[in-house]
Order: sequence, then structure tokens, then C-alpha cells
Amino acid sequence: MAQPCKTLHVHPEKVELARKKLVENNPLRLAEFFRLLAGETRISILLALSESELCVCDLSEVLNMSISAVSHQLRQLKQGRLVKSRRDGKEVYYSLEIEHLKPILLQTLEHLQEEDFW
Amino acid sequence: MAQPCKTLHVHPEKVELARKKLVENNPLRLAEFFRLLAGETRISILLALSESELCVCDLSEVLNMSISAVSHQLRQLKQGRLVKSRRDGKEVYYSLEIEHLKPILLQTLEHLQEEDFW
DNA sequence: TGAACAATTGAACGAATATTCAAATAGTTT
DNA sequence: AAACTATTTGAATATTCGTTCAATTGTTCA
Repeated sequence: MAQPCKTLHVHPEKVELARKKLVENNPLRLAEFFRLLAGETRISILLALSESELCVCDLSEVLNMSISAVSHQLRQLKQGRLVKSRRDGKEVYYSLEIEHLKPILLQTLEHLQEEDFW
Repeated sequence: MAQPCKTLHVHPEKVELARKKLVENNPLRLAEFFRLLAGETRISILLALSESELCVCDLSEVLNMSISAVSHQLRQLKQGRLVKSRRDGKEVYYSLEIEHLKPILLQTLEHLQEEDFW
């Protein structure tokens, strides 16, 4: 961090309010959450899984990526509790940890699709 | 990309559905959007601005970061159309490009706060 | 005009990230 | 048991990202 502003053009009341907002909302945690949605591979996985559960092979086909790469990303999503997995024989099936995630994804998509955001 | 799965345990119908979902939803664009929310500094800026507009100095105080660092992040947020700015004299005031952003942020916060997600 | 302050910008550097490759683990089948 | 397939894991590498520092631009005011 470096040189602060010199004048008292700064707005202490507003600054105070904003600080409070940050304390209340845990930006670091929030950023960690959004980071999981912020990679093309991971968001693609989540979108794919919003249709149906899929095994790692399926996902690697859908995404046109190596199984290893997909698996690495799945691990992150699982650690972040955005997906869960069940094993059936040799295969492992992944699905959305849905109650957390689906409304967030859907509403975000809606909002972005309005507002000619793209 | 590397070695595909050998058996026909893969699920072609599901794969097809998932592929369609990806085509419909532009994961790359979506990831770019979430990337902007995925940095602690940027999400903090957005939270701070959800209270009131602030100048760069204010933000640097709120975040305890250099003006330069804040300004770099503001540029990204502005390019992503998440914030807008107006100049008033020497100072530049930033605020949320609100109709896009506020409902997304609020709803996400709600959903995350339920579900003892933290 | 020039001094002072607010903000932006570009280059540089270190930290974090995604993918690849090779090796390991887990489950199934014979 | 051995052979085979699906998945996971760790190390290595290339890329992306955030902050710092120094220089620059824009604005006000004396």
C-alpha cells in the first residue's frame, strides 16, 4: 500500500459505511466462491451437470478435454462443495450439490440475458 | 487433450444434452463475468459501491490499498461494465452499473448465507 | 503560468492457476 | 492372481493475474 490522499476531500462517513459492509459480507470468502465459477472449464462442468449427472469420461467428451484435466477441476469443485460424487463400479458420477448452486446459476443467467449484457 | 475412454460405458445421449447446454450458455463469456467477481479486491470494491458512490481515494482507504492498485482493478470492472464513473473536478466517482449487478449480488449473498455454506 | 493533488497507465515481478504427462489407486473381469 | 479400464494424484511447465513503482495525464487554484 502507498501514498494516501492529501486533502480532506475524502468522505469519512461513506468510508465508514463501506467498511462496515465489508465486515458484514466476508469478501474473501465470497471471492473464493466466485473463483470456482470463473474458469471456463469449471463453469462448463457446472452447466453440463445442470442437465444430468455425468461420469468423468462423459465430461471429458463434452468438454473435449483430457480426463486428467477434467478430474483436476472436479476436485476443486468438490472441495468447494459445488458438486458431489458417487461411485458406481469403475465409474464415478458427478452431480451438482444442487440446493446451493442451481438458483444462483439460474438467476445469474437470467439477469445477464436480460439487459443485453452480451 | 488425451486418451478417451475405451468402453461404451459412456452416455451419448447425456453427452449430447450437455453439449447443447454449453452451446446455449456461452461458458466463456460467463466465466469472464464471474472472473470479475472472483478477486477479493474487486468484490470488495463492488460491495463498497453497493452502499454509495465513492472516489478512488475513498476506495483506497476502505480497502487499505494503494490508489494505483485500486485504479487498476477499477479499470477491469469498468471494462466489464460492472461499474461506471463520473468526474467531478479532480476526483472521479465510481458507482455500480446497478441494473445489471445488484440483484445478482444480493441473491447470491442470500443463497450463500442460507445453507450454512460457510 | 506553475504548483499541487487525483487518477491513470505501462512495465516488471512474484504469486496463483490450468493443463500435461507419468505414475499410482480403485474396481471389475477372467 | 493378472489384465484391463476409470479415475486420481503429483510434479512440471506455461500462462494469467495482482500489486508495486515510476512516469504521465487531467484538473484546480494561486
